[in-house]
Amino acid sequence: MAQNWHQVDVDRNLAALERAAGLEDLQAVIVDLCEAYRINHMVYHWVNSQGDQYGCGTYSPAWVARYIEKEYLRVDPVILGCNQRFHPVDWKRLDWSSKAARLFRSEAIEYGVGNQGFSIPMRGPNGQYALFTASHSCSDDEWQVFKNQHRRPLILLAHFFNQKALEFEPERVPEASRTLSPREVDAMTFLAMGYNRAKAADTMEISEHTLRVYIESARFKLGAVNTTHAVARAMSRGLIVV
Amino acid sequence: MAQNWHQVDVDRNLAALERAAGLEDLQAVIVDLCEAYRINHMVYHWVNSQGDQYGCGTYSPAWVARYIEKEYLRVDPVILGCNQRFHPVDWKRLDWSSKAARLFRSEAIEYGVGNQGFSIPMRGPNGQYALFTASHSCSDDEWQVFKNQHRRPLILLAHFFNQKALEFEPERVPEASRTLSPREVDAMTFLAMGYNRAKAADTMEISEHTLRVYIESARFKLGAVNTTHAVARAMSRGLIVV
DNA sequence: AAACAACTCCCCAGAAATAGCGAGGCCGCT
DNA sequence: AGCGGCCTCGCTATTTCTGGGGAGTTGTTT
Repeated sequence: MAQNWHQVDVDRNLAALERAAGLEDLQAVIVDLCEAYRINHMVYHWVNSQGDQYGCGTYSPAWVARYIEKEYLRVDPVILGCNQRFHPVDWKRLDWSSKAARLFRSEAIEYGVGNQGFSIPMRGPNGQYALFTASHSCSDDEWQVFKNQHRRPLILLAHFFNQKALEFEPERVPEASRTLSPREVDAMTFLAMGYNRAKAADTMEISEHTLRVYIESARFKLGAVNTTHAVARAMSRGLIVV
Repeated sequence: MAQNWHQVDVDRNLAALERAAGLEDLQAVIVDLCEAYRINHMVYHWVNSQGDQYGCGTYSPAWVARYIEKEYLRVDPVILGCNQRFHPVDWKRLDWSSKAARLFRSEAIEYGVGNQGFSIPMRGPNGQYALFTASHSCSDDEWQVFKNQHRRPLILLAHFFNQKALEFEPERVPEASRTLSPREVDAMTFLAMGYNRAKAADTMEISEHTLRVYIESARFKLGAVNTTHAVARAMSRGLIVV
């Protein structure tokens, strides 16, 4: 069977990660981690649905630039595959059947990305989505041993990388808003579920007029200009669970 | 300082968890975990976007029944607080200021829930959301020691519980609606920002008629009955970020 | 006791969203 | 070369929502 991989002091890595105070620190940590784990690449990659992305890692700047320029975000089977999964995934198990995907892969390898890869999706509030990836060039057997040995600490690393990334995001400051009253919460919830006012009022066993008062007052408290806006704000502030 | 908590064989727990083949196994694992960690309660709690919920854990059936019957999902500060967070959270740091929340808390304690708690939010594809919680009755100092000692393995446990739950209940994950097209994402985003159709169309530099087509097609893809519903679903599935 | 927040009900006119029909051009994939 | 997805534009009628008013009860907090 294949080699045994280097033993890694997981606690030390995690402690360094938790001390990090900015993206540069994360970059330093990730370089250290690569050396500690004796693999070619590690990458933390934040993706949002608007197509913005950033992160840190050891891929060559040329590859990163090309990835962004070519909008490989929309092609990369790692991104697309992890989008519908929770569990970490080996690159081999993704769907490489399309022509675009195979082209992407061979190009990635040209730019120094490993032939093996293991990616862990992480998701935060409001649809935040990020990947933590370990990549290396080696045989399938060797890679299998690596995964077995390090899968769990890698999950923890992914978790803490994402935690740090969220901390560093300025716009994620929890904006304090007056809490909604219970009936207002109900009203927002039913509207978010697609009920129209008649049905929501019926469900809440109040008149539609009364319901409107709740919607209006919730809208006012949330600083929203219309019902849809109010529901969106209530959701993104975590005031309702839908 | 407080006692030192029992040493736990993390790898053995995780291995048992990974062998689990059904919800009953998860229940058995969680009972074992409680004993191993010497705490009163552990709970895995899946919260569905429709307000359905299920899970496993050691809370008394009476409390679980009451929780569901009273729809405490919409009151529970743990659920609401974790909704906006990524990192694990101590119950003390949540918002207990509302009257409903304080009532909920005292009732929970009556039903045997611990005065201390530590909850780890987990998120899967399409807005799946679950909590893994450890709860105990003890002093703040003791709980602090427990958290410091076991935080990381608890995160791993949360991860694997959620992984298993997703394996067992694939039909509960909201179906992967075909992803919205870029223009549909734009439309949903502007509506979530409170723009009316005229302003959204203006911002997107298209006619209002065209905008309506996007709204309609997004609504169809999302299985939503109206615009507000569509925006809410797009948000809870992480298709738009506002 | 007074103030305040929450809950309930009511009217009306104008603005906005929805449901139902169209149309054509562009692009990528098979 | 055809299929499907996406982007763009149009019409009409009906339903629903919004933004102004107002008023009374309960309960908690100061």
